[in-house]
Amino acid sequence: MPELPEVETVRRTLGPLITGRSIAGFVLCWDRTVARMDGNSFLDLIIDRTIVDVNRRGKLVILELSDGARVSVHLRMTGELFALPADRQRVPDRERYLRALFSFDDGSSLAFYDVRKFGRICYLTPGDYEDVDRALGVEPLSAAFSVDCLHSILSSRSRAIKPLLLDQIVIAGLGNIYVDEALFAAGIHPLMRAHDISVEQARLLHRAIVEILSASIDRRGTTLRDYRGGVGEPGQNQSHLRIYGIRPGHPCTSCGYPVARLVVGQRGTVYCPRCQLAPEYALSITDPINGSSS
DNA sequence: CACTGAGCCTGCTAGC
DNA sequence: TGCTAGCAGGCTCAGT
Repeated sequence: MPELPEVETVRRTLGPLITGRSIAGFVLCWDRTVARMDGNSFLDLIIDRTIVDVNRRGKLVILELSDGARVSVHLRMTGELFALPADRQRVPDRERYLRALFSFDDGSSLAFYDVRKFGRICYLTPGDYEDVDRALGVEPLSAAFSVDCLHSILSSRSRAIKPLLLDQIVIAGLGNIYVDEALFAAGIHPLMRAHDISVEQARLLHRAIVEILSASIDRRGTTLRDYRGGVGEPGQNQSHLRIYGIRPGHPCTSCGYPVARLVVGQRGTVYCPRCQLAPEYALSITDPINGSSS
């Protein structure tokens, strides 16, 4: 499922391919894919506008239009955005999942595929975008996301750490995979109360979040099943996951102890009962990139 | 504020 | 081998 590194990879891939293109057409294949309006109304608002930039906010891909409006695309679980050159108008094995298609003045196009139809495309006026931006928390790869910032977020809340990290209004862009990975790397139990996390643990967690997200972006994201990065190629981070995807009872990649599974905030959660115990028993952080202890 | 559960969806898979 | 029920999950909304 696309989280921050996957969406960032899509952004980086699409940017050079669609920036400067003028929108000449739009076809909506599944009505609910465009939020709040029908396909024709959406087309009227975007036709003849030029895409002047491709940005990201949390898990949203943001297409910046020449008139100051924006189009946001949320991939949710299975959404994919493919930039298609003029001579290649379809992705054959995905055609049945085509939900929307932007076509450009030079004959190229941008296809939105989505198996489960959870993904949403949204037209945003500048005022709408302010609302969207306000509903999203700090960007974890921005300068604003410091150890102090994270610690102050944690110290003021009593919720369990995992649902807190998944809450987009608190930190934008983390999803189930990277939260499990970051908590594992920091040696923090997913049910630990946020305000019980020490400054030192916050430091470990901060480092884990930043390094794990950055390393995954370097590998063009994690492809478990559906995700593809903007022109159809899979990511490479999946072989570097250290806890997510391990079956309960199978050995922890760090200590060999059988990993456990919980449901936290309605999401499957894998953790190591030995590495992610109470603070005084937690192992030191293992470097998520090099695998060496620090 | 925190939490729980339903609903949105379809492909995959475990179990029969 | 073939069928089916249940699972997977990001996000929103309603209710406690």
